Amino acid sequence: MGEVQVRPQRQTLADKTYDELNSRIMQSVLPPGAKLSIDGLARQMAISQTPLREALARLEAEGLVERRPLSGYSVTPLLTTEEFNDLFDLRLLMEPLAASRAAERVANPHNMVGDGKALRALARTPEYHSDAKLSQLAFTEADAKFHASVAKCSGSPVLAKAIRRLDAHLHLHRAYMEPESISETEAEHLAVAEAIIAQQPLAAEAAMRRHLKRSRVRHAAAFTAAEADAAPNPKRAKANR
Amino acid sequence: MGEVQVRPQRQTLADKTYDELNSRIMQSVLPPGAKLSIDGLARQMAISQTPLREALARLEAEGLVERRPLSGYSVTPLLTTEEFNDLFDLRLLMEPLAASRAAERVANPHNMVGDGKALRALARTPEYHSDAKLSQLAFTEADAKFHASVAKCSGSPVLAKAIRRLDAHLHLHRAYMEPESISETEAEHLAVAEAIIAQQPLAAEAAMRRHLKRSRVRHAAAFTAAEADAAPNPKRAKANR
DNA sequence: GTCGCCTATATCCTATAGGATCTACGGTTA
DNA sequence: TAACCGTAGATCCTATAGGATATAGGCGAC
Repeated sequence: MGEVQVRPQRQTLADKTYDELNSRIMQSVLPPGAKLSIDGLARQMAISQTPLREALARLEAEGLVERRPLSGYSVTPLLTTEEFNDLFDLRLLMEPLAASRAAERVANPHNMVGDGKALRALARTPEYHSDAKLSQLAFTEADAKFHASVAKCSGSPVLAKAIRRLDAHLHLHRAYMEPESISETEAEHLAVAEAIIAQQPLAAEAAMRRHLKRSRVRHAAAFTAAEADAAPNPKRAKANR
Repeated sequence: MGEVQVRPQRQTLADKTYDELNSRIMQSVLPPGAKLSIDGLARQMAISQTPLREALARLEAEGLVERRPLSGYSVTPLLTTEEFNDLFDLRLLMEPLAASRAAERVANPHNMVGDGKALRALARTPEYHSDAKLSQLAFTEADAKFHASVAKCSGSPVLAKAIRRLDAHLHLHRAYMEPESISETEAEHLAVAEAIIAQQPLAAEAAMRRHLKRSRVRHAAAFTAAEADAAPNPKRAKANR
């Protein structure tokens, strides 16, 4: 029984394509607004159009790309200030609840306690790279992973899924955050993790709420700056031929 | 300028297929758990597999169908008791907020006030049919439309989208509700609508919360009954060859 | 009688080709 | 000079065919 059912899950080409595109978007290799040529992408990735279309359809349903019926796909542009605030309102509603539930659940032994302790490790960025750009990527990924893990630890698949959706949208903005805020974020993450591990729902909820509020402020600064940049000088949307 | 940009939006075949499948699932023509044969559906609908795949990929991302990589698609089964409760917890978090915001917004004239008043009409089922089955369908559709409208009136696209996702899942369960609860539901809907039109955020929030709590009880009754039915005698999952 | 293996069929996944549509560019006219 | 229109190119959308895989049923062994 040591062999847990690790069915390789036989990733199909459409799945791999989905992951690849998702990754490229998250890393801003495909920046917001970029045009996605089906024909071009298929050639570039050396696959046919059918699995590519499937991947794009999924990405569209998740809101990461947009589609104009007979005109083509493009990466979803950055959020407006309003949408951004609404998004954080929702996070403030859902994620503290998730943290609270996670803290309740770790008490129960048969809820895979390992997850709870793993949070502590996920709270901080694995390591810094010399290259600032790479370090940035590692941070954004660790950030997303931490929030996703907390959501998963809540024990509610539907809650976890809803949170995951929100965070996917947000991820595009993480790339525009300032590097010095990394350590702050890590400290806040750690506070959340410790509260969960200590089985203190109220503390976990409060810690998460505080983290989100401060995160919102941090994002807002970089956000308005990026918006000011973007308006007069829109990032050239490179087509992928 | 009277001509608002009413671009016919040139529905593609994949779009039409998506709508058709969505409709069939909602009306339980394709019951929960039913196997969806790509090959069979394509023949039945007289289309090719490519647009069908695209539609299925979107439905999967929205959670209405499931996919096992090299085995095929199937309609998402009914929620377990736990998932059901979690879902309502989320609704109780989000929908009262939406109602509150809608009530705030109708005050502002350039927010398309028409929507606010339209809520009153949407609060009740358009009409009863002699056929109980048809009446049931009309009700579930009206119910979903009402909640979606409130969400849209909140003015927050991201909030509306999140609510829409939750309700899509729930819709499968609406079909199993008892007919006599229709009038109760309508009365509660009306209370919400009136509070919003009266521009009373707190009242709207409370009305929505009460509605959801009672709705949860109503669903729970039909739900456990259906679950008991389903367990020993699973609805035959008809393949569409 | 039950379990395990093997073959056959149905289905999924991928690739490619052709018809239909949108976008962009250049020429013409007011 | 600016606006309009027609053509050319690229791109999207759909259909069909072939290779690869999972599932079901039958046979044999224990």
